[in-house]
Amino acid sequence: MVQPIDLSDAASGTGRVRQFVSRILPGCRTCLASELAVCAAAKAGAYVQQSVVTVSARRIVCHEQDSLDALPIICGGWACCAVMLSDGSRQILSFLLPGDPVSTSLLFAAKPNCFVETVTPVTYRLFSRSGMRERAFANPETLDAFARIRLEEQSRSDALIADLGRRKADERIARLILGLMQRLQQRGMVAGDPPAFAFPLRLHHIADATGLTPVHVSKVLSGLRRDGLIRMSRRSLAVLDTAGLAAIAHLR
Amino acid sequence: MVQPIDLSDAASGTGRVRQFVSRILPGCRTCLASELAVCAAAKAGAYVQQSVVTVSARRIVCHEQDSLDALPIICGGWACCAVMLSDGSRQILSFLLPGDPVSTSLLFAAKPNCFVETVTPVTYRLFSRSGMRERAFANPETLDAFARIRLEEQSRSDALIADLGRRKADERIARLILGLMQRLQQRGMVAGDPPAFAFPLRLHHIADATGLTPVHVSKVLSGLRRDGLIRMSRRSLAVLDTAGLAAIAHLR
DNA sequence: CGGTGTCTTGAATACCATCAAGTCTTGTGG
DNA sequence: CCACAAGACTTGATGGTATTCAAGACACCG
Repeated sequence: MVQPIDLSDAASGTGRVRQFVSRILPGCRTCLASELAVCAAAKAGAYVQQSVVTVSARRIVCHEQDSLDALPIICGGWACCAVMLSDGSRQILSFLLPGDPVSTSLLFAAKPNCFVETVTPVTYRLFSRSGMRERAFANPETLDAFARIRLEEQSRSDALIADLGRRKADERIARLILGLMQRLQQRGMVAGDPPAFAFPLRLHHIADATGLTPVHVSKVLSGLRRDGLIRMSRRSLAVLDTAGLAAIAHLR
Repeated sequence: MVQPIDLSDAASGTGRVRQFVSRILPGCRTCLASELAVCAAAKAGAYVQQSVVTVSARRIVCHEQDSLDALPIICGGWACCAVMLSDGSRQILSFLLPGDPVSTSLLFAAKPNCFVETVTPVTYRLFSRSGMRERAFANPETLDAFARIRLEEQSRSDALIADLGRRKADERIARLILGLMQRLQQRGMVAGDPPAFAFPLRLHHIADATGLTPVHVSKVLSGLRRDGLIRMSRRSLAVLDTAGLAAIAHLR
């Protein structure tokens, strides 16, 4: 496996920093910063944004034990949040799509408690935690928005626990695909009939997210293709039979 | 398996309700309500407490889709928070010990998002969510306490995801035992050398928490006993070799 | 003292990991 | 643009871990 390159050292400088990029992107639809009008890409607002950063694929954005006073929110590209085990194996806790905050822990604390690695090239904005915090006290709606984000995150964690504890490989993979498709649909990033979308995940990403090995993921995906449920080509995925995939995902 | 009895229907009335029980218990040591002085068991405070409830073992305290105005906090006894799958299998998300809030989701929202079932007879207190919420706005320290609880919960969820996704049966079980022992130690509920504590869990609880079957849990526990790492008798557990158990839990 | 629920143990089986070899894709430098 | 190398993917063979099934021992309770 390729070792990811660590960008979190201040000196590395391979992350390009640009100020005041302000195009509206698909991720803005579901973005907390957009909802709270604290982003420079939004029309108005007392910006608590600090900067915009772009990094390439397979780079580490932050470590578990880093101390950050800013909350990064993904504007474009895919990333993942993971923990490493002592034997070197990895468990992906969640995939981060455009509009997602990198670890909502960072709304309240300095430590992300997981490390974040890009899957594709990623652009993200940094928002000052103290600025966000002041807004939360000034405005109960902001605090409610934080609570909502927090509940969604917990809810996804709980679902993942149930998947890993009690479901078989094909169910886990079908649920992962459907979950990602749903989140991409909310962002308007799914098009066509049958629905298709960019799918940059490698087998090892799917494996580390579902608690399987890349080899076994390959076999399961081959089965789904053979049964005409999905089609994968050139880093994009089409769900040919949504109901069939949902049947594998849900029922037992 | 025994079907648990559902107490969440308002009419059932098998839960005994007593007002103003105010003895200091082991769970008070780590209890949020005690820290915030909102509990009648604490010396002073503007109580936001509503009532005290006692229920027997294997009873459902609340459902996933219940709408609750109050946050229950366990005063005595063990409970667990779980989700059910469509095939009837169950995944336990966490064990609740004295001092633990039943689903911290209820600090901000009305839905617990998991169902809560008692393991032993349990006494809990109900605290009004609106009262807690007012305190959080009045007092930044209260909000920080909420954030801390929330981070701990997320941290435990993440650890469980890593356990279920990437660890083997003996590791999961050793980690469960050590995790429970640590939490009980914080509450002063572990005594003796070698350390021993009340351990009311049945095999099916351990199985549903670790994503295994009761049969296999039995085999793993037999191994731990045979190797002199633990001793179990009459619903109590002694850890005879903490270092050895930690070695199984951590390393690979 | 049956009855129910719990625990233990063994045998057979299912699922997934590991290992290995080969093919395909992607990126890079000449 | 091509050649090469490294990474990614596929497929089959084999083995280990956990499940399922089953039978019997044990504890607890009315």
